[in-house]
Amino acid sequence: MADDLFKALADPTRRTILDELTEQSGQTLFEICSRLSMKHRLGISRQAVSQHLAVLEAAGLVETRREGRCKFHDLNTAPLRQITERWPAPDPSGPEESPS
Amino acid sequence: MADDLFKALADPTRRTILDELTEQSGQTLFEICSRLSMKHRLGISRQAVSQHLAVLEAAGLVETRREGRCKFHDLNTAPLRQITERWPAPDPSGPEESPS
DNA sequence: TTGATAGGCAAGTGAGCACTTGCCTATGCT
DNA sequence: AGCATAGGCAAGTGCTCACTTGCCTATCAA
Repeated sequence: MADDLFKALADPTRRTILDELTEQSGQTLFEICSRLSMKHRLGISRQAVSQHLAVLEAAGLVETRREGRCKFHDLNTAPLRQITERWPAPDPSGPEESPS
Repeated sequence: MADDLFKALADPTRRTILDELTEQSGQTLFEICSRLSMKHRLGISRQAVSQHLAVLEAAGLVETRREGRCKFHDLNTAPLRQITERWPAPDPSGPEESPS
């Protein structure tokens, strides 16, 4: 469960894919492929990107919807909440900061 | 830089170490070792834990201070902020939800 | 000084993972 | 029907990484 999330984030290519989906959600596999090679100069095969997307989907970071022969990929940042919830920021009740 | 952070979080043992330091910060290597084996039933060597702590320190998630022959490990959750900042939650201005 | 405690360094091993290659299915156009 | 587009499945390969083993350094107590 949480394991899938952190394993998904562990790969730099997958993080770049998340960046691309942040910039524009709802892209197809081929759109993501061409963006990775054009913008990021990543020489990577279609299968590799497809496998990366599967990992991201297993982690819940990417959701997909099919329309005809196209499959659109949408970003879902909700699972990232677990991280800051699991290791919260320290309680700032000691050194008093003005809450502005 | 960010690579170190995500690689550090990728391992379940390291995440358990962060859990332990969340519960009680400032533990020594041997304290963490015994906690991992007692509470979490992890049969793991001292060296392994030491290497994990080095990875966590490289990621900035753990900070250390020496006193005599003891080395205390403190948790620092600040680097985790990068994650939710890099992929922020979607702007909820589109589908109007009643803010209750 | 001797011994015990707390930790570090370095080489070796095994498993997991990213990536490729090759082939297959399904949808849409003409 | 025939072809092109969009994507999936599966086996193989090479590299990274977690872990172990063995030995070494530094601090503290007797």
